Amino acid sequence: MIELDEIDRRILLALARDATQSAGALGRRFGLSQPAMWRRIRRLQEAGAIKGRRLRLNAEALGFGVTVFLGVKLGRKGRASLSDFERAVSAIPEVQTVEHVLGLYDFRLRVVARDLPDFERVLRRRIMTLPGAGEVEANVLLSEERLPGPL
Amino acid sequence: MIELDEIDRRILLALARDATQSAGALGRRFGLSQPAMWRRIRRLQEAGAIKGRRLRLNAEALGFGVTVFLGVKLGRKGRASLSDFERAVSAIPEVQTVEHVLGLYDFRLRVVARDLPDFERVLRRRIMTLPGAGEVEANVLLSEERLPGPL
DNA sequence: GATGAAAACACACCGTA
DNA sequence: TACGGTGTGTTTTCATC
Repeated sequence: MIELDEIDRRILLALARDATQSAGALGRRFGLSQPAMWRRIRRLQEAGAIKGRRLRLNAEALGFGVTVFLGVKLGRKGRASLSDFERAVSAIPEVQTVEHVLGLYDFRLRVVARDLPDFERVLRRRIMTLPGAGEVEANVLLSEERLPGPL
Repeated sequence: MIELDEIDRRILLALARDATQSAGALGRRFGLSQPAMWRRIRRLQEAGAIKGRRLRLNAEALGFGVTVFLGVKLGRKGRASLSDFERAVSAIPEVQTVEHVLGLYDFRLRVVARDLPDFERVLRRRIMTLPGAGEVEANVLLSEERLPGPL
């Protein structure tokens, strides 16, 4: 586990919100020089605190107006098929996230589609036919808010 | 809705995976000059295809080893208190994502905690006491895979 | 697509505690 | 040893042609 001081925490929170901020700009905000800030960021990367930098796409603007969360329970107790299911579901283009979870369901999927008819197609022809798929529960996304998190 | 050509799609997919790639490097991969690539990226941003660039933090390395998905159903006449609930839940530091959904639950929350005792504290003292909170269902995250998505 | 100025990055070296 | 500052070459960004 990585030890962080107060400045590290502020850096991570600031960059988690907007990773376009330059080391120089961040340094000015926190009273550090550009190289000092840059070294801190590099140290955090090397320590593994940072997994990567990603573009967040606007799915709606790109024609994917429907996002659905699916809870999937696998059929039989033979959980040798866990990996098979995971591999098969990961190959479906419309699936954005595959979460293996413990609880009422075995997997949680985030699925996008152009519209509801398109989602029905994905559900019936791709998801329901997966090896081992049993019960499926669906929640349609209305709105979403991502927060900075603890730290 | 934004129209994309094949190169735009490849740019977005590449940057969604790793936003550290420079316009020059992407241009070389796709056979475009650095300024041409840079202009495409800017055009995609201005068109709204890109919501932003974010750092992905390694919650586990930062001491948050437990991630739990909660499905929350509001109490019977809780519909007037949707906003109240949303505001209150967004103020809990351990809550990373608040999704307002349609279906069996009203909200889906992504919650992180240092360990299971810590999660129990969050659940009992912060979540269960929220205004309007009714049924709560939990799934503990075992592993997660984020995929590029359709396009 | 090419060129070039401005900005940001990335590193070396030095100072302090 | 650990951290920050200064100085500087390199790379990237971004505007103009």
